[in-house]
Amino acid sequence: MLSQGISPDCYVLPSVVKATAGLSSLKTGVQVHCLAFVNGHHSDSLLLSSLVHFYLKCDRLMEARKVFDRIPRPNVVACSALLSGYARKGCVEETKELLGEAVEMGLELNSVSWNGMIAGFNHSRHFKDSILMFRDMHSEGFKPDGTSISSVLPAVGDLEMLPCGVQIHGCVIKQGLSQDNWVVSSLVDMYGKCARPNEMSKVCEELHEMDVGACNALITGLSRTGCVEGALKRFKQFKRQGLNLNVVSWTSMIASCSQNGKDMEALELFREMQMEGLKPNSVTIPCLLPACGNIAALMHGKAVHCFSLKNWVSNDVYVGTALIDMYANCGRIQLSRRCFDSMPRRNLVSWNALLGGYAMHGKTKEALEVFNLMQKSGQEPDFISFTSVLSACSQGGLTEEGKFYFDSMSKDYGIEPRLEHYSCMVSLLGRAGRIVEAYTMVKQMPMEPDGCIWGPLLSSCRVHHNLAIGEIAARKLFELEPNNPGNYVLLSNIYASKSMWVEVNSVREMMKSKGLRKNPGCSWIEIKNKVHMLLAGDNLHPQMPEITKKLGELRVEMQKSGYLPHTDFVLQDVEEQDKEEMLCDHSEKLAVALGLLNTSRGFPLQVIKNLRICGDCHAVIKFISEFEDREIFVRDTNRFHHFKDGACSCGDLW
DNA sequence: CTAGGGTTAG
Repeated sequence: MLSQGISPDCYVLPSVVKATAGLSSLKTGVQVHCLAFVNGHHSDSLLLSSLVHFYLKCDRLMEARKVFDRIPRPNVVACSALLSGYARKGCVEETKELLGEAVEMGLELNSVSWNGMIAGFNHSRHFKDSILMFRDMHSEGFKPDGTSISSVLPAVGDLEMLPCGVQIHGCVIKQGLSQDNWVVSSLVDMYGKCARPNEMSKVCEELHEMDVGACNALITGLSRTGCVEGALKRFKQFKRQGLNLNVVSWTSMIASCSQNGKDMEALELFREMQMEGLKPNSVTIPCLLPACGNIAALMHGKAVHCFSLKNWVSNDVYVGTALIDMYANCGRIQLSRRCFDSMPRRNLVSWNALLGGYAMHGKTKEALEVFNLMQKSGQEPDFISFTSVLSACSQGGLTEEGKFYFDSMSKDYGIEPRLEHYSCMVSLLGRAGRIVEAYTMVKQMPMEPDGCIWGPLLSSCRVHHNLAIGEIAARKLFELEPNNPGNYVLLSNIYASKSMWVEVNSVREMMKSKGLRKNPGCSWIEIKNKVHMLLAGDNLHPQMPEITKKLGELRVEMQKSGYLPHTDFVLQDVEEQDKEEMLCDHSEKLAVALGLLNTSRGFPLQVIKNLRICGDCHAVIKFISEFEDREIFVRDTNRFHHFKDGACSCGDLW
């Protein structure tokens, strides 16, 4: 149009401005603004109105206001846009002032104006103001419509606000909006956040025809209240009934599974959704990837990575971050790094994912390098970054450096230490054998220590055979988490290592009287795209005879080279010979043996375990890594062990 | 011929 020599008038310009707002391109919009100005359109209301909207879209509140003030006779539309803009930014005072000015100018506000402010305040997390606006709207004589309801409901996010939510539900019924799908979705979401599963179902049942949005909110709500089984049941039921489930439905269900320990189900759902002809998007991928990481399903994870490359979502910052996390959890920290380096954009979470990965792998030097690098790149660390830094120092035995970072955190960064930071410090001091110092720190903490403090203290007492402090820590843990069998096992391990069998027995009696049993050890290993689960003392796996035979052969080889079993990891007071046999059926050994049997020499294995790896298994796997020429990754609840050529990356300290 | 508001997945 311009190259034809036609100068744009005040009719076409608002459309052009709208297009630039859609692009969120500040530069282009400003050019159009200039163009309008030189063409003499200084004071056209509609044009200036569209510019107000444009500047708001680009997050330029001041400019938007300046343009608004040049409108000769501002109308409701422009004013409403500015009002919602102020609310979106959380400018409560400005919103109220402008509201006053609007009345002075004689502007008649309408529902759209109110709804914009209500939604805006929720956007800026000013939930109370959102609800106040909803009330004001009502007292100004406006009846809430469907938009008002779904705009205000996100303000009700917890039990404290539930009474407000119930009142709003009352409005819904009174205004006859019970069949409005958007309203119902928001209501279900609200009851889900307030942990009211019965109310969720009730609202859905009252719908004449179930809506996919309400279904999605229901699935998320059920999983949020810890009921994945229920969510899966409803999901299958809706699918059977022929409800048109969309990407959001499938993604919600996948997220719900991967967040609640149903990792295999999440992978299966991903496959199914594609068979149903639905295309996973850039949200589906980061919902699914944690499932791969949780069970160290590296092949599945790589397949998902390929999928994201093929479908052009791999540049998404959430996808990239989830990939970093997945590879780290699958034992491939170098691949995490490669993903990180190839990301076009990163945020705090991406940096923390890499930092946490290095910490979990005990790569202290790399973790500290990344910590420096992130700051050089202008990314401020947060409390999570410090948790990883301290944990890395603890894993690497950098006691003094750890103390330095701990002090620096509050002094130089203004981040007050939380429980998890103290927890790292207890591990840090404890592993250095400075048990008394660790205990002193616990006693001086400004907050009440919980299980994440006493637990590591007890563990280090177990490693360093400190009976006195171990007993104190154990007593606290028995109060705080009476049903956690691990604590009883640790204390009895300390007694057992000192041959105090009477005490060992009394701890075992305590466990028995509470009906507690030692948590069954459980390991997973992925072989040729199939994930195998092995339990301690497993008899179910079809290859069990071969596994036992393999382990027997290995034991003979080990004894030839002077290996002695670490029998103090066996709880029971039994004969030495039996103890050795008990060590032999630990699940991590079974998983490694299964891997050896089913893959060719030189192929790396990765195993994950639901408890901490035991000292004997650690020694055995070190031997295997050399004897069988295998790299073996074992992830336990605490960290990664990378076995290679007879040594472990943890340096035998964990 | 032109300008304004909402829910459900990370």
